[in-house]
Amino acid sequence: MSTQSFLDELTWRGLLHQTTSPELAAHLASGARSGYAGFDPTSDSLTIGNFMGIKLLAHLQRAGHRPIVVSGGGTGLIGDPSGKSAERQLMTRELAEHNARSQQRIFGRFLDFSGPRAAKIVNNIDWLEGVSYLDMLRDIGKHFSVNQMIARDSVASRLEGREQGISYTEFSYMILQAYDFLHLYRAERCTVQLGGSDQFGNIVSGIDLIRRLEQGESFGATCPLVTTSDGQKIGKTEKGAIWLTADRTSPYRFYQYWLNTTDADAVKFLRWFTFLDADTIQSLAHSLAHDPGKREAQKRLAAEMTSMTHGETELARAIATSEAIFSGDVKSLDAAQIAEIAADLPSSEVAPAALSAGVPIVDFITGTTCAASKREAREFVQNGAVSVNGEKVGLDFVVRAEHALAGGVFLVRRGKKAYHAVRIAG
RNA sequence: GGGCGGAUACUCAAGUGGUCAACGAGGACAGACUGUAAAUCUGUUGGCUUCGCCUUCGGGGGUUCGAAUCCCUCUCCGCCCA
Repeated sequence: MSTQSFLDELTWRGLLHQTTSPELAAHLASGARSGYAGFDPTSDSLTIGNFMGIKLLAHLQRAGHRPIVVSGGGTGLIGDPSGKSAERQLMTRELAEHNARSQQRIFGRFLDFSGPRAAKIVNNIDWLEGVSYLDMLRDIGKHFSVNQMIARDSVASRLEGREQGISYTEFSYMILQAYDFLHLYRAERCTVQLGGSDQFGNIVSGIDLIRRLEQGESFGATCPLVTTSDGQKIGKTEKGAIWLTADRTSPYRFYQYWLNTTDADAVKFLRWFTFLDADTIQSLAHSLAHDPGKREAQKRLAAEMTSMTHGETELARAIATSEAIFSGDVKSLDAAQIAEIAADLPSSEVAPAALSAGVPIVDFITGTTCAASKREAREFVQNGAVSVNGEKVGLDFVVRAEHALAGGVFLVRRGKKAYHAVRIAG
């Protein structure tokens, strides 16, 4: 059990935005509680944007409480209007179901599902689908004031613009989420809900409902919306979001993402995303300030995040690949090492026949992740941005079979960080 | 239903008959400098068989030697009147 309380922990990490009541601290200190956070099944995986919800639960568990993951298999069918500027496309039941189930595989890596504080996963479709419309209107709807509902930011913003109204369906979302809290309060003695700051309103609705129907006390805490130093959402890249599963984002790319954190964000990210203690982070901050070139903070951040998400083995591979590639000395690697590296990189194939005739460098890289078009390929080569197997190449370079590394692989690099593996087909 | 204004490349935004693949800004990408950082400077930013050619300026049609620019029409958006 942690020596530090849940709220203290969040506070020093900069992850506490607001709580619904000052009595939450006393509530948590007076016994083991259950708390939950919800996850929308908008996709079959989760991104590091969703990571904060998981982390809140993990901190709760480490502080001696029981975390409950709520898959929004039911609410996902309706769509949360919070933070959305336009009506959402409804998703099918099958998709919501599939996504919810697929997301659930992720939590095992971050939460402890054994012991007295074992985490639990539930899906709100299980209790929402059985509730009749009439019951919902009579028992739950009666406690909601439309006057208050339309004052809600998420709704008000949609009522202002004529172009982007809000359907009755999405308008009702907050009732369902409040009902979730009520259900969990009754079924699991769950008294705490966690979420992002945009969820504050929904959380308060649930608390009000529990007070009215159960005369019970419940609480909520939210974390701030975390952004990079230049105000960007974390985890968004040109190539898409950074996912928490290897099928969407390779451990190598995941590692690289964190390693490339700018100095200005490194310490902040360590506090926000890792579970490292204050002293450790302090010493990394010191290192960053006095010897930034060593990038200890970024390396530790990348290592912590990768091992937590993908495990030690994958972390070791990601580091090995990164070092092999960025040292530039790829020619000394053996076939097995190259094969491993190639597996971590975006790749394509080249026909042996074309190769024996010789492939001009421009054609060779066009269509790979290194160059979208010939024009671009030419430009990159002309700029001296392209290297094959660690050697810069010019426009007149022609790729032949004998240039291949052990195992029949070419490692193409564009600029500093874009790598692509080309395998000889067959 | 009536009147007016608008729709331009990733985004914002010029351009109102030829010199427009289309000013400018932002973003993005590359080079130099670095630490696989930031800032800065330089370059690129529709495609190609690249000193030339092809396809773009909401959709379609027309006028013209020639249109993003003029006309007709359709779609969508904003404002005003009913």
